[in-house]
Amino acid sequence: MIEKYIAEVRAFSRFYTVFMGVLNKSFLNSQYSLPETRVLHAVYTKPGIAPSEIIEMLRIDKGYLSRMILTLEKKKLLVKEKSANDGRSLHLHLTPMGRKEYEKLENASNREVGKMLQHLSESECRELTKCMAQIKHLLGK
Amino acid sequence: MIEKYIAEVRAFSRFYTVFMGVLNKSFLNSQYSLPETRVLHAVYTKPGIAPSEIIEMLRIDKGYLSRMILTLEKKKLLVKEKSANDGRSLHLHLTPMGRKEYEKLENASNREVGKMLQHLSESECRELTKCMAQIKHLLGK
DNA sequence: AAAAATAGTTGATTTTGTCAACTATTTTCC
DNA sequence: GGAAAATAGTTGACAAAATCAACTATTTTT
Repeated sequence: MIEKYIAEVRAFSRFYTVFMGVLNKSFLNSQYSLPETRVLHAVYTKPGIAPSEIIEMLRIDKGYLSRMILTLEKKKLLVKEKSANDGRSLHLHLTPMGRKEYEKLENASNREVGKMLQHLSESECRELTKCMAQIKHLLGK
Repeated sequence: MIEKYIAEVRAFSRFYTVFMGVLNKSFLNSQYSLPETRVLHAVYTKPGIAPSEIIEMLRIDKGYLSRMILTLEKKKLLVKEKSANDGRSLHLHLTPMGRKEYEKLENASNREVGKMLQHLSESECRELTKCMAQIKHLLGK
């Protein structure tokens, strides 16, 4: 009876695709692309991260990432630093301005999510996030 | 304390973005684009659907959709039919071939999801899909 | 020390998506 | 009934996003 579960997972994925499309509007209003904000998030939460790690985390093409890093660099949001132990690899850091910009994006996105949660009671919010944590846990295996 | 919930929703969205990226690889191996398959799904599940409904459901640009419909038509997967009650509007239908093609895509995607569920026990699957249904219910308001 | 693997860059190209102007209907409302 | 506004879909021009393969520079393997 695994078919039933599969169908439900796929239905959920379709649903959440639309939901995220709505959420991401706030990012789209900004001057950064969605993938760029994902990169910013990665570097923000893990300063010194290497492009190769981001590739694996976000499952994006390395050439594509390389160019995104370049544009973020040009915008003075991040800096590259050559790794001491491995000359092939880089360490990425946000500049103070980069951190500030990322935090602005975060705030916009938080407000957007907040709007959607407004329709829910406190206990519904708790229920919602409990489900999300559970899904992450189960699928993260 | 709504901040905590917001943060969790956003973390989940990031997580699920990656998860779907992986899932969607199976679609990408096909000769159809992701948005095209979403359109196919819409017409498959609701024969006679109007483009305007799809626009609302999937939140995509109408010009973009118009062109996708055109390419799907050229591929003999769907047909347009002028609405009898409203001359501005169309009814979309999959051709027999379109249905067959969509089912092939579905099968591929089902297998992909099935692979991910293999790591889970029956009761974990039940738990997972219960959470998904709950999220859909809560966010669908 | 040669061969294979890994990290990142670059050029060429395709795919995807957006925007605004347009035609053809239908609805609104005086 | 008829002008004005709204809605459905199309089209052209364009911009952004993503892919692919070839390439350089290191590091690891054997």
